[in-house]
Amino acid sequence: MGGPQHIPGEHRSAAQESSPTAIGAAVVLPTRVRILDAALAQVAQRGYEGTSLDALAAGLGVRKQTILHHFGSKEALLRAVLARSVAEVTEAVEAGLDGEGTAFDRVEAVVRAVFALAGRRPELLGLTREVVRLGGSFVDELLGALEPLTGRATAFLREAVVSGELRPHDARLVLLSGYSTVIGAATEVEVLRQLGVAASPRVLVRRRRELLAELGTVLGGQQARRLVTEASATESAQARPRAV
Amino acid sequence: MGGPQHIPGEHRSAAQESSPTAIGAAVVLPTRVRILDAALAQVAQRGYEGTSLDALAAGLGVRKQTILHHFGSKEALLRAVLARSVAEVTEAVEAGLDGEGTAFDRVEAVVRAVFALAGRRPELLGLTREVVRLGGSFVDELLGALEPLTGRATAFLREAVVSGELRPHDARLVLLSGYSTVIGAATEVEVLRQLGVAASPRVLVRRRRELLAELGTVLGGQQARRLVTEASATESAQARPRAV
DNA sequence: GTGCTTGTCTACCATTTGGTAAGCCGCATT
DNA sequence: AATGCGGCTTACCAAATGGTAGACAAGCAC
Repeated sequence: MGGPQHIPGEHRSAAQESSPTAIGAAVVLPTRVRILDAALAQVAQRGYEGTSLDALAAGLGVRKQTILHHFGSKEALLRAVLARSVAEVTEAVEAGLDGEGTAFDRVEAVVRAVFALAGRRPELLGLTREVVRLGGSFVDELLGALEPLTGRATAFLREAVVSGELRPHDARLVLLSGYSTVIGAATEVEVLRQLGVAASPRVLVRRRRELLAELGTVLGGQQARRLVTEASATESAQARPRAV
Repeated sequence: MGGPQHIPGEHRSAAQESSPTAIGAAVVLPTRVRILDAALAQVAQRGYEGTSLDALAAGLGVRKQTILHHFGSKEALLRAVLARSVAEVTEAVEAGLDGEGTAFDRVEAVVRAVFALAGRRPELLGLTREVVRLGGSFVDELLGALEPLTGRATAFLREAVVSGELRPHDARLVLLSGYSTVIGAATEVEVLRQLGVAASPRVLVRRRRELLAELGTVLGGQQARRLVTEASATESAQARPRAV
């Protein structure tokens, strides 16, 4: 959209000026990271095909070739974004798995961590949705990158079943159920936003409660089930008065 | 990808041959309808930007300009697809609303109709998701086209509340909750398919049951609540043995 | 200094995209 | 037979897209 006129020599000035990142003193993110951030946001919101390298570059106050220099190709850029995002999710989930308490406490911690992440960084959900839609090797890559995490999670669940802390179950379906609940909640929030209804956290809280209840009935041992029942009873006593 | 060589005179032959629709005797859908079908499928699966008119036309054994002849522009094509899809959904939902029985019976009939439609024509869900993602005037158009339906539904709910058949509630949130559940279930099915797990109807059934249970607690009068409780008790007695 | 690496730039390019203009063909109506 | 017309076509086009090639500047090692 800018100008085809090229003034050789103004390399710095205009480019730097248009990127509001370089204010203050400390926070001057390297270009590479800024590209990843912008690409994540754009792909999550406008889709892969809907994201052009030119537009991306323009938004960053940089030329398209800078992006290609760092990542080689558009597809490679998406894969890099994906890898970084998976790392972020992994970190959040592992923090939950490493926690204290009963097995179900840790399941709950993971759920809470994931929902918190979803609320904090909705782009990650948009990216996931887009990757699933794109299908093909992207999904393979996503699953592959996620494997350490899913592996650890299923191992954790298996051990908890062996030790009698959790009921027998199909770990794969449990993970999938959690995933789809989160995605569903994110969709709901997005739709609400499109409709102008800004309120978002309440929806997430409700869906999280539902998921925990479901996990409670599927996984719960005695103490876990008791906890869930209590929580839902308390919440319903507080929140029911205002319908839905 | 074909050939820039243009043999004037072979209008029919090659074109007709590549479209497998014109077999038998009866089912020769008009081009306009075939375009709408193909566009719906493509947009739902590949997204709006990911769907090119050339590719669409090639898949139909037709030239791109035929599409533009019928619909004027790519955007207009999407709007036409949207309008037709909304009509389809409207038909299904109204059949439920027109049914017999208590208010909650009809709510349940609508839910079943929508889930049945979602299972039968998943493209409609993909289209919805895509339209929401595109945002802007498309969402307005969607809501506008859907308005008669939502209007009728909210009126129905309001009357049922007045007559004491249903509990007071926020109709908008109820509709939205149903929508997001359906979309979530569809996402789940899509992911399962990507993972190679073909089984789909069970997931839909489970989500439908959950939604009905939720609606039961939010909307249910006495008899409605009793019905839901019975159903869930029966289902859990039957289906619980196999976990999740 | 020279040379190498890294980051960014300008300048092109081939292809694809949505869209316009204008024509052909068959068919029904007059 | 002439006419109009809806459906579909060929022939282009301007813009945008992802990508290549090559240059220039800054920093660092020697």
